[in-house]
Amino acid sequence: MTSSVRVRFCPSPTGTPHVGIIRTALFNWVFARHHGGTFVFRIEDTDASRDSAESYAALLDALCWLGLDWDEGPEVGGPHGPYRQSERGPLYVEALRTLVDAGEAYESYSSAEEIEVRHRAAGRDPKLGYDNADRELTESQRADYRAQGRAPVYRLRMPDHDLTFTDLIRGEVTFRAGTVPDFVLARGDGTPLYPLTNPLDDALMGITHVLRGEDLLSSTPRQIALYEALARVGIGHGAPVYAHLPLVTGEGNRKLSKRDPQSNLFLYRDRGFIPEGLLNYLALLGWAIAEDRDVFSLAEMVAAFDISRVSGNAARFDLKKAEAINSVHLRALPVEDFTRWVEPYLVAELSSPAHPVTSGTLSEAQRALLAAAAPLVQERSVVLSDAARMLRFLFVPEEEFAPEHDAADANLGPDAAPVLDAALTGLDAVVVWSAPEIEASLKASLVDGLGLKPRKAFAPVRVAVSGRTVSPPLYESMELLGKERSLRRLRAGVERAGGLR
RNA sequence: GGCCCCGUCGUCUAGCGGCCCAGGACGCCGCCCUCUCAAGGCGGUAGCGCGGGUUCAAAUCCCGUCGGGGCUACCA
Repeated sequence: MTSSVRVRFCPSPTGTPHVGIIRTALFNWVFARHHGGTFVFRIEDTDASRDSAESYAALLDALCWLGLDWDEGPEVGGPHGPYRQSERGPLYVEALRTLVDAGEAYESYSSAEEIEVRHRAAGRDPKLGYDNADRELTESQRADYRAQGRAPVYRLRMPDHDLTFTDLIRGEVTFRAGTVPDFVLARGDGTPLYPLTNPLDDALMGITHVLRGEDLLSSTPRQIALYEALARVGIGHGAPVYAHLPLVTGEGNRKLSKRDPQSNLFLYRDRGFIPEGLLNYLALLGWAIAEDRDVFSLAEMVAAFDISRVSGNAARFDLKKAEAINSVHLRALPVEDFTRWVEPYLVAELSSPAHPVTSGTLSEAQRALLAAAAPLVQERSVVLSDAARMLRFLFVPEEEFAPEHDAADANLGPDAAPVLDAALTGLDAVVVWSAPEIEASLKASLVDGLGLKPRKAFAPVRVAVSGRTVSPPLYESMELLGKERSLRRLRAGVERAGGLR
């Protein structure tokens, strides 16, 4: 069943997708899905100097990766297209013409300097903004300006009454008459600006609810005035319902900006967050599913979402908590899914140093090994790159294998030589190379034989075999590595430790 | 400066007049488990900015104050 709810996500394609803007996309998408409405995706690329094709592609990539599918928009089309503002120019020109003809908008010739001078002369705060001085310019005055070679801008005539709206999150908000000056809709050459195109497209596209960041709260009275003016000239039906989402902040409680490295969405994908994990965390920035619960699926969020229960408080992006939420989702994955998610990270892990992996995929044998090893690292991973790092020793070509420096320095010193040697002797005799047999052998030779504490006994073996102090369980790791490679690495460890004989 | 929003543990939040000497989660600190790391179990740490009201009763309502934030372009 489809409701009349229509929401939109309308980023401008500048820079890299940002977690704050993605949180906004998520809430719009969830709101639409919860109400059986329509999620419209629109690209606001009216600033040719800042917009880029790469950024546009990144936006599509981001939404696809996250699974936030859109019902109307670029690539999929829809009845209100085109969905890129750069292709909607004629619509803006026509609407502007209509507004001017109706007296809703007017030509303004005042420069910023002239406005400031007038404020000072009148003893007013010079930072007050435009003073609406050109509202009643006569035709001859306008002709004079043009004769001087000056180009006007087009401003909307703001109403002289208070502007009040009921925000779904913040309740009633009122901006007093006279506090919002007439604003610029378009340049003199007709170039439409955001203050015109955004509300106009919302009106044209039948948007019913605008869910956006709190940073846009103060532009709401201007937009409501424009909606009303548009409705008077026969475009749309007035203002939509608004909900201003709390800002996502970073260190110092400042709005997270695109310049902020931790705001980059792809940083989280690269580290190995999975969509449901990241989305779950992003949802927590302002919304709670229940009093004592903060892990949930997207489907559960869709079912439970209630915009009126979103908090108005700015929310700090906390990487630690984001990772914690992601790790729960990672562990909850069916192991086959986990395996599929890890593969590209493993490929990247293997190709990073000297030898790039040309194929970009694993061989069938490697896939089988990964399937066997994945369960060992699934619950040990916070992000997928953790898993890849732990798995590396199983896949790296033998001639490239080398223990990590710090791990080797700390665990493969002279003290380790007798331990590794004893392990080697015992393991060499193991016939059935399985985890239980390996365990029995190691315990017999190191714990019983050398009288070492397990914790101390296995450390050098672990580093020699896996190359790291942190690894999947030792016995299982060695079983998967195989007897030959395990023994070979242990021998290399003995040498590194200074040899015995 | 002006306009507007916000104010519960370090962080994200639950709380929408009595169920709260405030609950959950992350973090942090102990202990248990343990071949490392995780996971898991148990326990602990820490908060209603302040001042007035209203009320039998306020974290919850009102006012003020202080504090934080956003906006204030011919960018979006």
